[in-house]
Amino acid sequence: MEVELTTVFETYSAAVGAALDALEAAGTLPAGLERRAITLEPPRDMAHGDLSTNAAMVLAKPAKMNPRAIADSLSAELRKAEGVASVEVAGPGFINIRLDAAVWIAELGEILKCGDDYGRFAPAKPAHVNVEYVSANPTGPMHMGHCRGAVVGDALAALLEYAGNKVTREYYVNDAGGQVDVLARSAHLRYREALGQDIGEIPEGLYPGDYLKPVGAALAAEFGETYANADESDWLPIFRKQAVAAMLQLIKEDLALLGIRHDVFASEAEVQAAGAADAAEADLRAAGYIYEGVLEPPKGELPDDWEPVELTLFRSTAFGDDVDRPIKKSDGSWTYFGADIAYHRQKAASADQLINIWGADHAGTVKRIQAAVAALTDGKPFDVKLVQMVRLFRAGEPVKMSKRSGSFVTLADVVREVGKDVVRFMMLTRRADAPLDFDFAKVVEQSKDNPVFYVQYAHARICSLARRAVEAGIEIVDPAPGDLARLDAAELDLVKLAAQWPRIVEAAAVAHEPHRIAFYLGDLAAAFHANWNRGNDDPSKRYLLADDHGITNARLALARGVGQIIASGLRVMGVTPVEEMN
RNA sequence: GCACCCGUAGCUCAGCUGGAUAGAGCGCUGCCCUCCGAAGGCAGAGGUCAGAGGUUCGAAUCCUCUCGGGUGCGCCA
Repeated sequence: MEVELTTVFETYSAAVGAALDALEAAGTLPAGLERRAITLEPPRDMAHGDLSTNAAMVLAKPAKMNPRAIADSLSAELRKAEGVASVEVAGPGFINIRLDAAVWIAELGEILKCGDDYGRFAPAKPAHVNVEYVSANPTGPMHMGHCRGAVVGDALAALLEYAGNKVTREYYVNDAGGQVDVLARSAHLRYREALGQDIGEIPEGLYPGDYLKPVGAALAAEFGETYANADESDWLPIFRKQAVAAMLQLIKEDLALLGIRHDVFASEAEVQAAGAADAAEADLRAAGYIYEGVLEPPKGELPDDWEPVELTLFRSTAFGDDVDRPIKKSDGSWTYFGADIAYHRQKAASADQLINIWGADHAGTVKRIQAAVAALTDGKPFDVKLVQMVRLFRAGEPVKMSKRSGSFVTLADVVREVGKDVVRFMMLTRRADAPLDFDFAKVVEQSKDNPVFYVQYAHARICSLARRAVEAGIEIVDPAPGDLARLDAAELDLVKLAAQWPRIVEAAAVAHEPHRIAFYLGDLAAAFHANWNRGNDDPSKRYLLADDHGITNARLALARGVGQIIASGLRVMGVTPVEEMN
């Protein structure tokens, strides 16, 4: 795991292990018991103590012993460990450990010493994770439908990096299908318009948006009248390429507004041109997963143009899919799925782990791609995270959107209105697979029920402490040990919560759930605010005490520790920690 | 018809991959404050974790079924 940092949790996990070793050596416990299920966690209820282990209950059955008996001998052993203040057995066999205040004070020192690295994992051999996200079709600017996946993917990438992985941020450009031909035709129309032709209404089925006008103008400037009345086959490939490039540029600019930059833009067309799909098919065929066959008609509403045809099929049912899926169309060209298999095969070749962030509307295709990756990579870790819709509101009223008229809410509009940080934070305030409401009025509200504000405010408040200490003539220095020892129980509770940061990072990274960072920061901010508010009723609890520089510096150190972790968390989320509110 | 996601307080949602008496915000009730340490504070009420079985020391969490809501289904992308 980490190279240098050892957290309280790791120290005492090791202590539990050592205690078990001692019991084994003494013959109290049978040797060689499976210990993997043993955990050491902060109990949900802090009143139970600082740490809690389930070891006695987990070991009771294999050891054929009463859990209370194991707990009693184990707690006797644990009492000997350094820094342990008390050990109690509770409930069915929980062992609750309370640590000396000195342990938590030392942990605060560790937090401050490590800075932004407190919580960062730096394994000797990082795993290489490829995160593919956004991958919006290059046919127009980004709208709010793309926003959440973009933020979740980007935050997950940052989280995985922070958790000690090497991450590639990848965007799959769907530049090979029919929709980019539509784009090319739409661009051709704008091209004729730019040449002065009357194009009238944009026909049904073409992209109506104004964003194609500059593309048309650029094409007109480059090619003049050359393709004005030419056959489509003459200009389509050229216009497609140029229009896609222009749209990708638009998308990159939109992503930049959110602070997102991908490492790799993988082109579907290039993947196909390189013969990757043939190679993937050959692999699958060799493994016996490809056959020629006729599919059953689709269930539910039958398309009127449906007819049975023999196709090249992938046996995804061997991996739990409902039906086998075609990888080639009847004209011999690749289906989207066929091309996607090749793309995933390519990604898998250079990464230890694949993660895709997809819109929930693609849920139906998850099984087949997982089947294909399983067949091609022999079970390489591959997670598809589905991201649910964002519903837009303005002061409680739903924002209406019409795709047909092209009047969808663009990402750029939203970022311009409320700012990058608010958008990013809000997108992470729900689990990805739960729908999310985004209210333009509420997200900029300065109140406790706005999580963005609440967390930023905590950070700003902490930053302002340093400024105001100077104004008050207090010299900020590293607190003396004797002053740190004066921190009271409530203040140490804050240290305990802050000390959970590395655990939160690890759990969120393993689960691929960046929203956990947002919730943790909300908790930490709330705890800090509550601590701060004690100063209202009891001035001696205030952080800045002009007549007691000793405790002031101890409390400032505590505040710095909390502020630093909030800042680390916000940075993982891609949100800039603010130093003052305005 | 089938698949996937979801169902937790009046509302919106967390719940640390199986732990103890299930949490937060809003709303509600009651006190406190009107202090730039501002953009409120404290406390309280409020739950059959949709339902029924199963797995085990232990289930909101895992498995099965039922009910309810959402999304999707193609040689499209």
